[in-house]
Amino acid sequence: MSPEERQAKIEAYLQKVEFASLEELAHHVGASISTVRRDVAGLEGGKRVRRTHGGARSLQPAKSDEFVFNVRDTHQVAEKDAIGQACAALIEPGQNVIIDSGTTCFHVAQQLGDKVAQIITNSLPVANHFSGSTRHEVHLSGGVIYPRLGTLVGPHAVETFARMHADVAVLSGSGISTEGIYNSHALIVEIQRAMMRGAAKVIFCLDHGKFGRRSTFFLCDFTGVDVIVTDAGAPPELVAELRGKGLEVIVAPPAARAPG
Amino acid sequence: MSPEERQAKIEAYLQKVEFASLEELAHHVGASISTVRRDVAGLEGGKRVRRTHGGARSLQPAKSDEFVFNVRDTHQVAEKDAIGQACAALIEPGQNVIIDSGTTCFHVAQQLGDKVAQIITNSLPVANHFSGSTRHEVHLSGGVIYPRLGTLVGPHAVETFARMHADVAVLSGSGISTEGIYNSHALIVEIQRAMMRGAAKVIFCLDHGKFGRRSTFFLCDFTGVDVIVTDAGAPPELVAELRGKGLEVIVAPPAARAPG
DNA sequence: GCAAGTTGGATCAAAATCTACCAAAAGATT
DNA sequence: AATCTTTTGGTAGATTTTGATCCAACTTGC
Repeated sequence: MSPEERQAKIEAYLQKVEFASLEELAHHVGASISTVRRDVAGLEGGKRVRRTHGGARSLQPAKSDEFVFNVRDTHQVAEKDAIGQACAALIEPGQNVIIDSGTTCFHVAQQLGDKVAQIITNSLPVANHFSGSTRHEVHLSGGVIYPRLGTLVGPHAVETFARMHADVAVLSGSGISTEGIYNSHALIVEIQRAMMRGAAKVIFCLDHGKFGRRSTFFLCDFTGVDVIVTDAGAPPELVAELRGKGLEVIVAPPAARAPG
Repeated sequence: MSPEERQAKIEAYLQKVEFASLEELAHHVGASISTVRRDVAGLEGGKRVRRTHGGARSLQPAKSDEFVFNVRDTHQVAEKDAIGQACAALIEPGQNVIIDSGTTCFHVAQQLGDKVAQIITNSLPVANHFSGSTRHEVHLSGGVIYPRLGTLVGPHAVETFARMHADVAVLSGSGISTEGIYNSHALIVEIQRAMMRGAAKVIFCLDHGKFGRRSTFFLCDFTGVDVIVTDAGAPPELVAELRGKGLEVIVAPPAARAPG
């Protein structure tokens, strides 16, 4: 095995396990402690491996149990938190709530606190968020995990929502125009329609970036939609037009601190 | 274990339990009180851990998306990993697998790697473990989250397994005697029975601590059980007796290193 | 306020690890 | 084929880390 190959192997191994002793690494690559020590010393020049006493650690360990959207969901946190607060304010204590998957709805879930006791969702991140709490009853739909998004999809998921009812459904989408609301995943569209049918009140949370955009799949017109929550960046013309259609449109004020 | 690794472990542990005594930490990382004291003193320089009389506490409260069993699942890791490996070895590549909830089954899931492509489970931790992978199709049962365990229970969960079939089911329990296998949660028993009915081959993973113990609820006799996997600490008499009943009992050898 | 028990800090010997060096082995070059 | 360079595995001394112990400070119960 060439030194380069060995070092690559060490680096890959470290990414998996985060920490490893020199002995462990030596055994793993089939070389002596001395050689591995030298390798690790060389690897330390880069920014991915650091030496420690007795071994080495990876500086960028593979987080397998975090969802992608939690990672990339960083640039519009303020807007989404504002939407989350505004939407949570619409929900009466004690109601049971259907929560859609997607980043915006996750922010709503974070703002709900102990207000609601019963939550129905197909979002793994939402489920995880409440899973430690004994004060919430979380009903997770069945289904197949949509890779790297943590959304449950498929016939089981649709069926779950077809059979359950809630006071409120909080949904999101990837686009909204004067004609209706759009989403980019066919599988999710079907689930969302079931969610809407199963809820007495339907709230859509859409940040301003979604306004005026049409995405691949048409989800619904505004017949079954009660409220739309967005942030202050939404284009006023479109907001006005939606209100003209009889919709309640709530524009969340920016930059309010999260409650304690 | 390197100092850095140990400190990382302490910090992670503190984040989960919020507060821990030095003795508890020492036991957790397998070091002496003195060493842990030094570690905590060093960690205090950062902004995430503060020392207290007799222990330390985390300044960053627990992220609720970690499950309790990941916390207390630390003292028998070697045995459970051994069981996990031995059990994973029983599964043919390409089979679809039902995986039960519980710590032992979670270890099996960790050892499966890319061997299986289709996984059916009612365990949120297992689902999370595979959720980032595009090489696995994970079917999560519906149901209500059992607080702080991350297990989906209730009629929806039972129904899911009643309607699905798999080549192998990997289950666990909280006790095993010559009469059969026991579990401590009535709701889970029902789901496990559905799992067993839906699988061509049934494997039970039970660490040695479960042997000779009877728990609250009787799950099943050995009629529908094909294999039992345990670790080297299991009492030989009981193992022999089970084998006498025609069961395949696999005793996982201790202390095998994690595969590459 | 006092005694008993616990905890924190400092110190020290033992163990483990690191650095530096050296000789052997492997590969490249002439 | 012979020689040179590079890499490898091992060894000795220096350094770091560890676990135990002692004593002061603190908490607790009376």
